[in-house]
Amino acid sequence: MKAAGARPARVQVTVDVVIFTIRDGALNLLLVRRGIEPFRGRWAMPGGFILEGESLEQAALRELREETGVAEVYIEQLYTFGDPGRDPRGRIITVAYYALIAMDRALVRAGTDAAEARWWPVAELPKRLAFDHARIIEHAVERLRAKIEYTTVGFQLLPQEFSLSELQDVYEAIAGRPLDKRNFRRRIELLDVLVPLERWRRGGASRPARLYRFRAGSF
Amino acid sequence: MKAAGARPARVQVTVDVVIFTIRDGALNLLLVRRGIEPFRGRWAMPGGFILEGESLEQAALRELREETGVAEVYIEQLYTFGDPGRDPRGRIITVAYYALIAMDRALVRAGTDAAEARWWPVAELPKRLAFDHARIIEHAVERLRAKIEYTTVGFQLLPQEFSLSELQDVYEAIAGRPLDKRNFRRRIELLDVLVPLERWRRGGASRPARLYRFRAGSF
DNA sequence: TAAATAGTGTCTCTTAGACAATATTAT
DNA sequence: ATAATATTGTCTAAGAGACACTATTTA
Repeated sequence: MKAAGARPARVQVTVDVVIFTIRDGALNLLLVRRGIEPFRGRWAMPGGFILEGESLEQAALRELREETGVAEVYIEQLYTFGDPGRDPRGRIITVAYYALIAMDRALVRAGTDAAEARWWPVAELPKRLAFDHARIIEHAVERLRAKIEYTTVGFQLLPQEFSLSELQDVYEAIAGRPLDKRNFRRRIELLDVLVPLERWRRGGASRPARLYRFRAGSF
Repeated sequence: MKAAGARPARVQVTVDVVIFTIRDGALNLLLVRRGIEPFRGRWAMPGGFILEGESLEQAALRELREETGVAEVYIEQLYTFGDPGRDPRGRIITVAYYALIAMDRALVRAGTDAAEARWWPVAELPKRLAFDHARIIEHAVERLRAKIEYTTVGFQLLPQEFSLSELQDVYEAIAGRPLDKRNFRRRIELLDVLVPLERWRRGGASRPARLYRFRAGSF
């Protein structure tokens, strides 16, 4: 490792985005396979250099849009990683964001550079990710688990209309454990953010579930 | 404002540190008066460019040490501010940290460049700070207020030995409201992090207070 | 003994967890 | 009628706020 010098470091800044969704009842995130060095062939989070005149969040939203086609999403700055040596190309600092999208809104497209892009259940991520992305993802999952307990971010993972059972599935996927149905419904009730609809989800041979929508400031 | 270009932005990265302490029963933070442009004469948080081979946290610790002479402190990354236009010198992104130190450990020295440095009660900050530092400080105070509720960060603002009344003073200074003495002591008791000492604080003409020290992982 | 601060316990309300039976639909 | 999922309430334990008196020291 290089010793600390007395001159300002010449740095570049990227943003990387942990894009979460719920798929098949499990928490998933989007990774792209790198088509170029370094870490060619490894899976990495969507991200890239910030452009002229672009705010950090705008850059994160741009990366997210390029990979999923989704524009209006919940996004939040996570942490900034800047250890020397985290990127073999030089001193590159990355501002990490995480975003939550409903599966039905995400149109994942094979990324630019003919690189693959796919969803991965967080419990089954590839062994070796590019850069320090494994650590960043750990932070993101931890943060999401913490925030779902005392905020309403969880609702961002659902389509506009959803049943209470679907909502519970999301919470269970993130908590990683089953929740008691009656306690869960009481808790949601107390949040006072659901609007009952005169619509029902009718699936197999069972009682249909009432649908709700999320009511909040603007989103 | 400049339109977003298609090329990576040429950026520089600084760290800025909100250094908190308790002085005269009030939450204070350290500001330095800028000796050079831009914002010459305005008050600003200690900070500066990161150096070669230095991690972000190392840079923050260095700035803190340069301003207060304190080395071992509680420090935590706060948020990264990178809007274009936040610094008139160009595209400068700052990674903000906040630190907590006990007043008895801080030896604030007149900063380099013959610039002034002094503590300010957060309720009486100068009207116009340099850059977007007012906003950064708002974030820091908010974060500290939130974290003191569910962590033990508050203990970092006290000397090694302290009485329960002194501890309560710290909590009240941060919460900004008086706390019930019995409820407060029960709450601290439940944390199970205080070691009672066979020493007493004897002040004026009143009953001496038992001293305690903070017991935790390493610090 | 007066002034000043330290130290201490109970009641109540709210919150969160554990826990099971009935309701409604399609087949 | 059966299978499948939705919907609903109570008891209990723990945590948090409101609240007032006694103890110990110095001047």
